[in-house]
Amino acid sequence: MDGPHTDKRQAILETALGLFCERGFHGTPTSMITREAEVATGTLFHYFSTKEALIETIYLTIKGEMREALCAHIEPQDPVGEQIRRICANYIRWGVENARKFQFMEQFHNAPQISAHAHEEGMAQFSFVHDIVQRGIDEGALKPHPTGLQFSMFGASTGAVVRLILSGNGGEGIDALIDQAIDLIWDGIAAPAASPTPPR
Amino acid sequence: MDGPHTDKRQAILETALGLFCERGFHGTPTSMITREAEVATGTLFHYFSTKEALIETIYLTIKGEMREALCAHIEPQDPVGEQIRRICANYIRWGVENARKFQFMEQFHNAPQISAHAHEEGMAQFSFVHDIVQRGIDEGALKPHPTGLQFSMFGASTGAVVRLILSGNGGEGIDALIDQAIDLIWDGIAAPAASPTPPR
DNA sequence: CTCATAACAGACTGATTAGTCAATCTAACA
DNA sequence: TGTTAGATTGACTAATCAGTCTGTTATGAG
Repeated sequence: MDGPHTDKRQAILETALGLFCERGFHGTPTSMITREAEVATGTLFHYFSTKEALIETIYLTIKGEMREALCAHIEPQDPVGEQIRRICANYIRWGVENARKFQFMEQFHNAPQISAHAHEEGMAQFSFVHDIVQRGIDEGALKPHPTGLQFSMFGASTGAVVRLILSGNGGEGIDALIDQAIDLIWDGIAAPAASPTPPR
Repeated sequence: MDGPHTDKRQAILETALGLFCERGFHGTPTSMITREAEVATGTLFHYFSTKEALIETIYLTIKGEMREALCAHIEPQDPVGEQIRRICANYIRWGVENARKFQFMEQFHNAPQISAHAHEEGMAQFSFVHDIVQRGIDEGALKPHPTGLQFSMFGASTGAVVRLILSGNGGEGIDALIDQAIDLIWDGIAAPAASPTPPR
């Protein structure tokens, strides 16, 4: 899989990711990417037909990695509550440990031109979370509010925690903060009957 | 307050807001703004020294309007829970009724170049919400988690609801959805002792 | 070694950009 | 009426951009 060329291609991808995060898509000319990656202009366009194709490649790669990270230690037979709490923790940890990639995704989501087709696709990728939330509602573990609402708030809250930690305003204990955040999110969506903070 | 020139200036501001939402900051050349607003190139730069100054003006204006909307019907002597629930409702309604302005703000937040100084300033503007949350924690109405965490999640969840409604995936009853969303948010941050959904 | 194919280079181009500037218009006031 | 200050104009510019083109090097098969 590692062809002889891969290092230049990889250098472009990684340099671009960094610059996009620092300066935004449009604030980063291709010339800047090639200069920093120490490759020629032509090399970039040899691997990626357009600048947009480069952005999309980065997006798809990260999306895959993210999905992978989210699924870690999730067993279908586990109770819904545990699965959701684990997905939540996985996402926060991934975001904190992959700050640049997290920021790239945030930027991508809010880019008006791009988001149209990609937003749909991105949502579809994470439909398994949607399904788990749905199951939680069916089983009575979650409040009987619309799935879409719960899913949205779950995602937004989790992202907010990552941003808080990355901005450095989260105090010292990151692990403790993550636990507290999961409790807040869980108490919001969990059915009152269920224990507010079930045993881990 | 309405000088003789105000209409051209206003036309630029409004046209720019629309285009920025549809196409992004960098996807919108100043030439496009002036063409659509039916003013000359020079006129734009007569009122706004740079494109960035134009963006910043729009940002500051919207931020003020938003703050105004958030404060509606808030009385300092009301219990914290009611204040928070009301701010929440105010924000969601403002976002839904001012979709373009809401989208502009979202875009602004995620723009790497700009956000640096403005993000700080924006946060400071909404410190009164921060204070209410702090008071809620002190009075025992909210969970004793860090103020920053609760504030962040409060804001993120609220934004998520607006996005959900604007995307049209929220089902039919917007008012019902808002009420449900407020319950979810409140149950997340409220202290378990307090009634999960206090009387309105 | 020969040849083909893909990797790589970087000067170059046409289009586009933010921003300038000298000229003209408008309105208020003396 | 003449003067002045601000509003308005749009052709213009210098810089910059994504992407091209022509050529050179590396690799690997026969």
